[in-house]
Amino acid sequence: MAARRTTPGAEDRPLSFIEQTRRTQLIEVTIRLVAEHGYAAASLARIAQAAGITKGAVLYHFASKDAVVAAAHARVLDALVADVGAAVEAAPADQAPAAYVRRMVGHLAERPDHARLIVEAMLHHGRPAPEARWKPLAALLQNAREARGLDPGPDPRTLALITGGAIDAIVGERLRDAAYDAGAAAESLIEMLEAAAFG
Amino acid sequence: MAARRTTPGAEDRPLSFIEQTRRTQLIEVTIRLVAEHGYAAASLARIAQAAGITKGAVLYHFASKDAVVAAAHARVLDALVADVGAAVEAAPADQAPAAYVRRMVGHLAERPDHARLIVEAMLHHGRPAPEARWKPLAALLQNAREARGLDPGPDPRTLALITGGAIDAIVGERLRDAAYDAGAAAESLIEMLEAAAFG
DNA sequence: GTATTCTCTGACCGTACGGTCAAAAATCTG
DNA sequence: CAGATTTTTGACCGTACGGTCAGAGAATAC
Repeated sequence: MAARRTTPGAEDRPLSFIEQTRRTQLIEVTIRLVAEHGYAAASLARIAQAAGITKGAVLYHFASKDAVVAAAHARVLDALVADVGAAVEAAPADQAPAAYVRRMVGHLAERPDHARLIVEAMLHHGRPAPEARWKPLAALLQNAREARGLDPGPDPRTLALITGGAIDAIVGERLRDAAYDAGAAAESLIEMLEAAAFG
Repeated sequence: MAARRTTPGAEDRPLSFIEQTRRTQLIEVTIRLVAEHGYAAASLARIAQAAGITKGAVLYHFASKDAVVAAAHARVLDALVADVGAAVEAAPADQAPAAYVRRMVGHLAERPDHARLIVEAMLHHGRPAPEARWKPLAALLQNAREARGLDPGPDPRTLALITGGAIDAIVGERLRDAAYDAGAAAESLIEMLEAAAFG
């Protein structure tokens, strides 16, 4: 009977080797498609073709086309938070915001495909819940301020928001001009941020 | 014979009253549709339905569906550059960057529909040529620096880029939380920018 | 070697899309 | 009023989409 896996994590049985392989392949192919030709190019037929199989086979491994792109999205996001999270935790509290900005820009500049997919996903999946993306950084700023024993200062939400947008812009520019020095830009941003936060 | 107008500006004859009216209506309807339900909702059928006419009628006034959304896009952009442009020209050179940021945020915060359409358009039309959006602001920063008689300082491109991204983020937040004080955020951003530029 | 389970194909379905066109309706002109 | 012109309809075309399904082929178990 065998059950196209409706939910990937819901262990009835561990996934077979082939299943693992196909899933990974389809996710990678989808990331590439979205990165190179935009979200609209991630159609069932194109994903299948790019993977060298038929639509039916894709839907055998994933419950729907949306599930495929959701999986791709998840993989990219997981990599981001893992990388940035590690960098932040490795830094002393008063350096955490700087570490956050640095790694965020670094991670995305090193992975153009991921960056493009995230940008694409923002608006499409992002419609209902664009999420409070500023919250983690705002918390880091709060902590850093306390670690330095400073007065409240300007609204952390606004500071985090501004910084987040600036990161996007830097990464975006790097995407369309590979010669742009995103690292240097990140350092400029960090300077501005620290001046404003711990001025 | 009468000629569905392929190009709007190419005067063979000035547009009739009805033509004017319909064009305006279709553009407004399209802005609303994109703003409320995303770029994908701006299909020929939906635009026609929202305007109370048929697809054929829409294509009588515009050469294609893309022409309709392009026109909507153009209208929104024109309003933006006119408004911001006026504000910038009214300001002394050393205040121009601040005026730019202030009016940009103000304009978009006052027109959520326009803001949403611009955001949507960024990625879809934006695919081939996302344009050097930072250039105007970078020029203003250069001028302001000269007006104050200062040393070169940090890269204007990066400064403008960062500021542009920050503006997007502020406007975006305002979009999803109408209670967010975008004006105050703009002032914070201006402070940061001026500190970095004329430190 | 047979039976069972997993993987995949290819034909098919319904829907929505952008766009075309002849002819009807509305409007303008004399 | 009639005649020409502008505007609109509604049927239609081809394409691509996401998704379903019976059954063919492979792999695995016994």
